[in-house]
Amino acid sequence: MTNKEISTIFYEMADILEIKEVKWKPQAYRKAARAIEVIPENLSDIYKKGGLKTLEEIPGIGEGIGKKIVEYIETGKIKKHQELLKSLPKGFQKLMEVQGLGPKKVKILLKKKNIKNIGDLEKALKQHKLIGLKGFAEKTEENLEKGIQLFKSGKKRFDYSEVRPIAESIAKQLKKFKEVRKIIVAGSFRRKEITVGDLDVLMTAKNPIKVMDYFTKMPNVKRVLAKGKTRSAVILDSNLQVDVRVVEDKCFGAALQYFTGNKMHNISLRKIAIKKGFKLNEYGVFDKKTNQFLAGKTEEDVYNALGLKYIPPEERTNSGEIEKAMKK
DNA sequence: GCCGTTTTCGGCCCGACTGTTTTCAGTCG
Repeated sequence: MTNKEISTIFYEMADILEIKEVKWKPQAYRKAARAIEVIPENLSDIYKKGGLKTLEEIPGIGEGIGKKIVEYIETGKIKKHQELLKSLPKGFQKLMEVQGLGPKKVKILLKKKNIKNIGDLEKALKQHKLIGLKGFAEKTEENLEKGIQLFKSGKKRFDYSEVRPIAESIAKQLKKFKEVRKIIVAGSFRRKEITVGDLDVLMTAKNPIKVMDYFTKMPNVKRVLAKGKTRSAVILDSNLQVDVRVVEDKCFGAALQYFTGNKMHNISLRKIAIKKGFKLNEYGVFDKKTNQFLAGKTEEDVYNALGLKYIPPEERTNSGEIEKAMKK
């Protein structure tokens, strides 16, 4: 029994619940799944040592999910999970993994066109059967076709050692462009995770629009997913996704903090900010009432404004580092 | 379903981009 098995089940349950438009539970299951993923200890060992109560000490795991973990440890399955799986056609929630499809669109596909899996979707796309559905037009068709291709080529995570040369080469290419001032690759790469899902590149630049033009036209770009004034995303020939953001100098620290994550770490920080009467986003720490800018130029500024010591990127996983950084 | 140094009820992070629509819902990170 591995933690990975259980987190996969909870992710799956979250997807199905989302399609069923159940409120809040999807977030809860996802939060639990993410928490389980980053725990180094095996859940069944934790359970054997301390029982259900110890499982419930893990942030994001309460009575309901705790009991389901116990059920899996003892029986090898979770009844609620199997019920949810049965309530939808087999392979249906896989559709959510196609880029551009979320719970709403996937539901429309099933209801209006009886599309139950990726194969059905491919067929319908070839025959242009989706045009006319609410939210589906020509461009959507095009994007879904690309999304399926991408899905088939396998959206795997890359080993850190594998992406490192790619990340360095991208940073080098962008640095050569004179508009770019500061550049750093954030995300799971900066946290030096064992595997990296995509690259988050953060920059400050004189003319963001020009930088976006330059970035989306780099020679190893296979596909442009999005291109805006401050954010863009592409897929490289290697199938690695790269997101870039351009921010102002005074926000660089806040943005760097925000895009270095991880997600749970950031949510915890934002909650601390709220408690102090602040608001934290990628642009800085602000006074909630007056909206006055309080910090954001450097990461140290951001952590200090929240009453925390600086936390190195590798430790930002929401596994006790925040408590440790709280100043007495 | 989880959680609490204002809460055991009633909130639940937040902003950018796209495509479709005629002002916004859905998706993503």
